[in-house]
Amino acid sequence: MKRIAESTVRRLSIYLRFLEEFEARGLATISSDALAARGGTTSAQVRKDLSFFGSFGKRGLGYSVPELTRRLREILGLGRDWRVIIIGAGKIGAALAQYAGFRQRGFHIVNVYDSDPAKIGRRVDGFVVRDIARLEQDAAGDDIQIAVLAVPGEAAQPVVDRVIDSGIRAIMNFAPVQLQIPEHVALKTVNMAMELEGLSFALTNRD
Amino acid sequence: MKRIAESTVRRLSIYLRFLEEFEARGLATISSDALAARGGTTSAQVRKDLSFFGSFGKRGLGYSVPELTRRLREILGLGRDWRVIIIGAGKIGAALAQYAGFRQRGFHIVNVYDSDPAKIGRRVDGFVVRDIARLEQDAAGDDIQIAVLAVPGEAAQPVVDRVIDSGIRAIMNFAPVQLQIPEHVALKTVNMAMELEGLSFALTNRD
DNA sequence: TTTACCTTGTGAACAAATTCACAAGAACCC
DNA sequence: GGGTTCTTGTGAATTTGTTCACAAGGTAAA
Repeated sequence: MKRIAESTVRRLSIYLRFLEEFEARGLATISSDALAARGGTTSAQVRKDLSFFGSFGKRGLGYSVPELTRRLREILGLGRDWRVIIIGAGKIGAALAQYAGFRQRGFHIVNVYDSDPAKIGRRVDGFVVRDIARLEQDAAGDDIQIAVLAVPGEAAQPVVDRVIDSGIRAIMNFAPVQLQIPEHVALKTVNMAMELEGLSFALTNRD
Repeated sequence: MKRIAESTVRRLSIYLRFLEEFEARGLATISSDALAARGGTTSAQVRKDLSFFGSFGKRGLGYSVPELTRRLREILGLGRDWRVIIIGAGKIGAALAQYAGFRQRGFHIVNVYDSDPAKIGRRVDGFVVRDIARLEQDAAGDDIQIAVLAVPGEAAQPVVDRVIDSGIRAIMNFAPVQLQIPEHVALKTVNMAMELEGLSFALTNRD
């Protein structure tokens, strides 16, 4: 398949959210224009994004809400469950562990890990925090697809190396560092300080 | 000033992090090539990014670490303190309130708000949670530049409207919704479920 | 001072992403 | 059935972002 731009994938996620809203309201069809308006983009962009994966609409009518919803779920790989571990049982790790938005979309948290003996064995939102030393042996049997990193910056690279060694191929990183990974591994980094710097830049450099 | 791409601003943040590391190690100069290697980009990209703001290097030698650090801080608007409020005292809001990375870079959390009577008045990491009803009157006197939204999706749009009405021009949004804002307001949305969907897509659609 | 060697800064070439614009279908009405 | 209206799907045009490639400027050493 032709390489799909990251920006396209992001927009597909946005479209899917709206579609689910429309579906809940019982609407049968929606036009690219209506989808675009809600997503802050243009109708041509919506149609182009979808065209990478097929043609799902009816000319003159628009898209069937249930069908497009189903197709987008499929495209985004949401037609199945994903097994996720969280590494780091600090405040951020704990917030993620209890975040309902994950399970709703098929991301099931299986375990929470930490290296701090004071945290290991304690409960964090229903999960007993496990010793990170067990990562490799657990991962082998648990069939984990995604690891969420919520550890301090200096711990992140060693941990991510172990995560990758243990066969996990997708990582969501909340540590404020640039991780080095082989190219067959998918990585998304969320760096909150960096986002704030983007705002600071915008506030500072506007006309 | 010519419009600067968001991708450029992100990279400037990354460069700044490395520069601070180099500065701490006492290095005097650094080449665009060395900066690029750490940031996962190319030397031409580094030089192009910097060229939008001036020419800070010396041919044959590279960039002075302290000087480039200083200039990048200035460009990113980090030469001053920013006053920030957090709206939403749930798990995510609490995690953000205690996150040291913010204060380190001059982002000072002034207040934490919530609408839940059970939370108002209680302490969250040293902050007494205030009633969101007070937002407007507080904001007037407190000189707040940035609001961080950590509220449930359905509450986000009404809250952001009030935030903007009260004169705040930069918003960092953790609610999993697409916010509608006027164009003079800067907005960064961090949607963790959407990031996970990006990983799900990558795992599903690879060769 | 000359030579050898680096590394920047930047137009020009290229690549990627977005927008335009319109033919082709589909529904609906008379 | 013909005309009207709507909206998709998609090449082509445009815009935006990245990479190339090299002249210009600077250091260092002899």
